[in-house]
Amino acid sequence: MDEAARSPRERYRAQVRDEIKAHAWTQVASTGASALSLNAIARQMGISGPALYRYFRNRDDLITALVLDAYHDLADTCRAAAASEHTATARLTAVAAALRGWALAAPHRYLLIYGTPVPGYAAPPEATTVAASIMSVLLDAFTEAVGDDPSGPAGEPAAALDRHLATHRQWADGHPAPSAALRRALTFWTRLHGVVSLEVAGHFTGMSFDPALLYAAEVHAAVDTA
Amino acid sequence: MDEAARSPRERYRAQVRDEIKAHAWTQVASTGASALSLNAIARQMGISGPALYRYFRNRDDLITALVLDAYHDLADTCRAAAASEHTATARLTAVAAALRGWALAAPHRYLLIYGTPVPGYAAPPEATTVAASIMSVLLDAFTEAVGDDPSGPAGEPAAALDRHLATHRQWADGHPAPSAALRRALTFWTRLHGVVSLEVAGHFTGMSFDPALLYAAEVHAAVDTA
DNA sequence: TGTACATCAGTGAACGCGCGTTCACTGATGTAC
DNA sequence: TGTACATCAGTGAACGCGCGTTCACTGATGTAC
Repeated sequence: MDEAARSPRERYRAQVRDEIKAHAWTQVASTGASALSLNAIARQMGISGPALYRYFRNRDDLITALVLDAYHDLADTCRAAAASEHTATARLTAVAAALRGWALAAPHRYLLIYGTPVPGYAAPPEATTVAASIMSVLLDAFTEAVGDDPSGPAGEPAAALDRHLATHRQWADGHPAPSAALRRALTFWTRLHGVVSLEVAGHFTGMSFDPALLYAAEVHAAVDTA
Repeated sequence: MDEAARSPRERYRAQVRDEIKAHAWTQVASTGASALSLNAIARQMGISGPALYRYFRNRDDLITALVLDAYHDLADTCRAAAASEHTATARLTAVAAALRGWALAAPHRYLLIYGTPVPGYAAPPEATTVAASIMSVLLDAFTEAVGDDPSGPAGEPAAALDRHLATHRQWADGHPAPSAALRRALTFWTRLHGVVSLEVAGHFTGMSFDPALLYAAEVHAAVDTA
């Protein structure tokens, strides 16, 4: 999947690893990550349980692989969406659409990384790194958008947040975004997550309205104003 | 807890039920709702496992009790917050503060009702009813707020959402709110949830900024404008 | 007030089940000369 | 090209564990006369 010339054994290993992960995902989708069972995966694959230990050190290791795959896939998706447009606002709209599409395509995958934490499982540091790289896509776009827009933050609470973020920006990982861009990127993220997470967790079902329209309105509001 | 004159046996039953639920909550907090174990609860209480079946028909029944308690408690909290203020905007700000306080006081409790669904568990219809009653607190306030504010929705996507909600308002359960109020109540909810759910799930930890300031800015923006 | 009876909380044994993980092994695949 | 050896994927038995739920029971608590 990543290296070019590999021995047949290495190829085979990678292939089986992928197959295990694929079965793991369907299990996460149906029973949740906290009930992920190595034995059940082995059964589905027609091999014995202990055989899985050739490919993953233990259960947590497998979950980690799923989490990192999800983060990387989302980061790629967001980067590609941003690269497909040429103005800051168009990029943000594209990223927002890509995020919702990605979440709806595999709700459990979105929830695995942004939902209720899996009890007893701690994500590896690399997850945080990739999450930050997703944020940097938003920071790029908002830095550009804020440059075009000289109007300050709307309201005192927003101004207070700007002042706070000016000195609490470690999470931006050295990105030179002005504080207004930090604020708007954070806000953008939490607003999109607000709609997407409720939709994906099924909390809109039975409410009889179209979440796509709510999402569109939120995206428009967040792209255009503070 | 609810009825006045009760036999000693009824009192005792209610007391033990509450004790079981209390232990269940601490277990939900540490291992997640999907790993809730009746036997573990019994062990903690110093009784045998089968004894619990005198108080709850089965595991799902216990989870249902927790879910309903959470919904009712949140609804009470929101209603009380709204009742404590006399203008629409002050009421909304108070409800927002109450919501975050309630969530932070018991993160797992918030996540049980608004987070990733418990696999294999379906909430009872009553849960939907109570959730709707929480929404009606917001609808009351926004109906009043929108009445004061003749400006229409900002932007075409918001206008489109208004038109859609005018004919898709079953979830408002007969509330006479104008569509702009429906839209703003929905938006209010998703924005608060966006910040609160990420905070409560721990996705801000390590990001080194104060979620309270982000929340305050979002609440202010959502109370003041569309 | 005292006795006979009904109610019901809680027990311990048992059911069948699945889990993660280890271990010593077999047999096929790849490597070196 | 053929043989000897090393690697390593996968097996089956075993470990100790915990789960939800049922069942027939005992013994205490409450009720009716």
